[in-house]
Amino acid sequence: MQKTGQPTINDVARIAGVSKKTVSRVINRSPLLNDDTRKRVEDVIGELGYIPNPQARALALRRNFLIGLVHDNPNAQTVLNVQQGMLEALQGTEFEMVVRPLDRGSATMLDDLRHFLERQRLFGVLLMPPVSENDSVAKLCDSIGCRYVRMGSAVIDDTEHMVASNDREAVRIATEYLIEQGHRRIGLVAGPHGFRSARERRLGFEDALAAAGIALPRSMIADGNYTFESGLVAAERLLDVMPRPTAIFSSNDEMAAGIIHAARQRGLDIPRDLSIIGFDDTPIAAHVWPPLTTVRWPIASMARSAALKLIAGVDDGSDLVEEPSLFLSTLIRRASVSPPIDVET
Amino acid sequence: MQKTGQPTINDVARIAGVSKKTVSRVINRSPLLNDDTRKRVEDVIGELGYIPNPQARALALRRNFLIGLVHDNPNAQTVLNVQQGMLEALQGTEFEMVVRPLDRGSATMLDDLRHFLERQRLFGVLLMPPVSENDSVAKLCDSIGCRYVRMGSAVIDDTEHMVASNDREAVRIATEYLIEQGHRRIGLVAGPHGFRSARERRLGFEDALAAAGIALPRSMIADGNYTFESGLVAAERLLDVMPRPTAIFSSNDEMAAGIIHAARQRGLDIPRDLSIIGFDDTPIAAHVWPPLTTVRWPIASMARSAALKLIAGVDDGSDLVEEPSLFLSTLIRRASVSPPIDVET
DNA sequence: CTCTTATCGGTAACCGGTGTCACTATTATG
DNA sequence: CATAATAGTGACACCGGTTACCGATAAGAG
Repeated sequence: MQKTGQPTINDVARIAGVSKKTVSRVINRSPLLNDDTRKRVEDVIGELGYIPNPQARALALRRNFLIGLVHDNPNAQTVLNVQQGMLEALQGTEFEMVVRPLDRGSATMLDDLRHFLERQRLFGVLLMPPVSENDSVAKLCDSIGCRYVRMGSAVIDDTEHMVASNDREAVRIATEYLIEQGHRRIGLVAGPHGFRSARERRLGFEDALAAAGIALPRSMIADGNYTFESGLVAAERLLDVMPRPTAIFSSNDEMAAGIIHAARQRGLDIPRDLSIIGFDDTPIAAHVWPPLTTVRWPIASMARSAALKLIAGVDDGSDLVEEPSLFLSTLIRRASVSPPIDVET
Repeated sequence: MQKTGQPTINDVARIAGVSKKTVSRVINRSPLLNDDTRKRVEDVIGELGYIPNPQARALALRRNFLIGLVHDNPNAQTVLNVQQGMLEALQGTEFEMVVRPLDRGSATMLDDLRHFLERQRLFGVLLMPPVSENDSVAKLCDSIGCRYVRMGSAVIDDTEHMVASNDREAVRIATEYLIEQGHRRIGLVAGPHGFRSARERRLGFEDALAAAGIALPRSMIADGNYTFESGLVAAERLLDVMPRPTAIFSSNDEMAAGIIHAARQRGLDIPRDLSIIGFDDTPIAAHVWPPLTTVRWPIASMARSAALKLIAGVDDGSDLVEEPSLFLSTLIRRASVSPPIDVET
């Protein structure tokens, strides 16, 4: 028994009358063990309340049990959903989650990340969008020898390193829903340049309009950066166009909330005067008035799957069930969409 | 050079022509070092790109460099603010943050936490409200020998283990503001039982009314649980009372958003027909319509301070600047408050 | 010029686990 | 019956750092 009070493997070995190695075997469920011996050792472990020291294990095994969550996503709810999904996957394993936010736009972002990865020598990292879409980040992980799984809105590379959602198709379906309702002048508030999700969602939007033979003038597209304010500003631009759009697809919920805000300031009623669809289905979507029709983005499930992918085949080797790599986003119909008043195009 | 590719202290020592110990001294900035030797070793370190293995360090030093964030707070923005504050404090140190959400209400919550702390042997943990208000959790940390700092809405124990805000006073001031505006029938949406913050905020509310000689009938108090929905339900109860309250203080922003929602469903205009004040100043407060007058809760600063308190005197011994233990919440005036229409009581 | 002392650096043990390999007892094979 | 294969266990080195202790060298004192 050490002065720290924590019993060590040596204490267990001594008291059980076996060698350290045997205790180690018991801990690691080695199959080559006499049942009597195992029982005896397990009893002593229980008696002493022995818990293996993870630091010592990490050193001996030349790897630790930390999974990093690397993110530069500005949306709190999204980040927390991902954390929750990851932790679900890590539940019951010896892995822990360490969180590393990155300063998007910072010139030293890549260096910061490299520094972090090199110092901590994590078992692996999960990359959240938008940083996950950055190929140089993936290359960095490769070069350092750090496992990683990217989460994104479209498949980028092999499924071993990727978990994706089908944003493009989901947005196409959402936009088709607007078209079915009779909308013909439909605006798009796009996501920021450089976000894969922004591109995919925009493509899905364009797919639907093209398929329906609806023209998409440049004036019906406004750029946003996924924040409430940018949605507000973008909506003001779109709503200045005459004739006004009767519906707007917003590339995320946060901006959709900003659009609602802008519409209300102009005295427009939603959905009577303007229909809106968002994306993500964060709590804000259900909380704004009227409740927002949106596309549910299964980000937590994606994170869980990504984490499982990362640690697959490590714990037992038995965990080799293939994790899904593609997740489907689905349209959630609430109250922010209705047929347009002026049905004439 | 090992097969892992990472140079070790031995490589540095060999190439620099000194012993491991000397390299160790260089890393740890021992003062008893010849400048020549130091320079030589530092050169080799730079050349090799040597980075000390944190696992080995952790083992040798008998402590690791992980700070846990233990939370069971349902508000994503609050949790993320705390994470950000913590990480600010940990920036530039060798500490990392591991996040541990707890399942509030779960019977095994305490056992889960014990299990976590015993297995991981963290350097210390930060306890976020509401779990931070649970004395048995603090006792658990004590008994395991894990350092901790509690974050809360009122001082609970010694300042060594506590960082608090002055919620009671802040709410008193906010409520006084409503009274100054002419409100006399003021409702309270309280937080959940068992939350210290809920109690403090309620006390501050009562303080203000008592000081102004305003009666507080039971019907003017509705319970909530800090969620949007509970705010909505509570508001419906309060707005059913005749005569209706002209103002409502909500114990957090999330519920205030629910109150706004409920008021709008009844066709009430805010702030003309109903003034509302929230608490927290999360982004939602600025994003709802009208922008919410609220009390800014400096949770990120508190988290930063709490983290610094936790690691104080470890890195250098020079970091012994006393961290503040009490943080002041301040009233942020936006558009959700105006004088009542019917000034007659 | 010798003796003390401060400075600097090396050796060995240790932190608490795991891998390798050798060894013994038992069982299967030729 | 000899030999080989196999199960079960232990001895020992090792992971990559740290501390304890001790020796060597150089500077200052007598």
